[in-house]
Amino acid sequence: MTSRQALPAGALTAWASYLRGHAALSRALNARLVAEHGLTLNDYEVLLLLSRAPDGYLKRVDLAQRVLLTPSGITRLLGGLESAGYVEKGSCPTDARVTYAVVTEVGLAKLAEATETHLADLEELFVTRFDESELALLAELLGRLAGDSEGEHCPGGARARNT
Amino acid sequence: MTSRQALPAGALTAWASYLRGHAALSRALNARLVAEHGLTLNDYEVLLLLSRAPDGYLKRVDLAQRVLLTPSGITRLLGGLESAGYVEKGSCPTDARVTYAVVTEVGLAKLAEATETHLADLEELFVTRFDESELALLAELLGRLAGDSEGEHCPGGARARNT
DNA sequence: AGGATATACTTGAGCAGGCAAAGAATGGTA
DNA sequence: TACCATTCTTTGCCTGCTCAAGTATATCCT
Repeated sequence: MTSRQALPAGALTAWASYLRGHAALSRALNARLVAEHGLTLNDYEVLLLLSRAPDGYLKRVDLAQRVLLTPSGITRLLGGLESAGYVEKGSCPTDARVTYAVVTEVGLAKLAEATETHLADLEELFVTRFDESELALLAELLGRLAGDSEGEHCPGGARARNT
Repeated sequence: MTSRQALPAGALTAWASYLRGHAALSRALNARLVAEHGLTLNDYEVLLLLSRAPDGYLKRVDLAQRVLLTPSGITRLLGGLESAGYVEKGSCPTDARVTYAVVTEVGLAKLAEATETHLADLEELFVTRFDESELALLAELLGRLAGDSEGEHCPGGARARNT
């Protein structure tokens, strides 16, 4: 790191307008997602994460870390997804403390359905302002602010708990 | 569900990490601001905006637009700042519908106090993670998300309403 | 073994902010 | 002048989340 200098002069202002821009963007995206599919941006994000996880399950703690919610936040969010039938609870045979979140078929279908319009929204609202390389760059830089972590997998697999 | 069209393959992921990055960043900043000064990031933003406005007052509507809150959001936010003594209501002699938000001396002092640590936080969070060129890049890209709007000023000035 | 400590998750209370509807003032327009 | 549409703001109700506690389970240390 070169000169241990203060932030550039307009930093406060730049940050402020960034904040505004972001608020507008994510609010719009969220609103559309809710209106068209009844999913929150975070709901969507969680579904996406689960769909990509091996075997479609993730520890609730890890999930929380990945979407940057507190444990209680995840509990409530998953509560919603569960009662909608998009995810189920799974238990780990080797550690009774952990509860997994497992995507259901219905959940995957919902995700696919939502993805279609969400990608379009994303393109319209966000991507029009940046080209591909800028987008990648932005993602990389901002991604650096949120530490990435791997989720551990349960040796015995997650067993869906049939209520 | 991969290739729909247009959007680059990793766009969804990129957007996701952008989201996370932003969440991490603003959450951290907000937490510090609250812990050290009892101000929300939005509180701070509003105070900053007011401090920069000519004569330190702004229509509530304009304020809402600038920080991207809904009118009701602004009402409640200002409610908090008012009861803390940082802003006052002002009425416009030519239009009885509008209420201005006016920073008080106390509010300005508070802003100055908060700015000190806020800038430091901003610096710490950015500078420790990015080198100078990345920082410049980031500022440029983020700045592009902004849309600026002007606020109108009251011809007669804002009269503070003394309760 | 048996307690201390740590980890995984849930629950209750509370807060910020959104949406929709209501209240209050203004500016046409006839 | 009376009326209607618009604009500015507030209020009620609701959601999404956080924080602080509380409950299990697991692990470590003597």
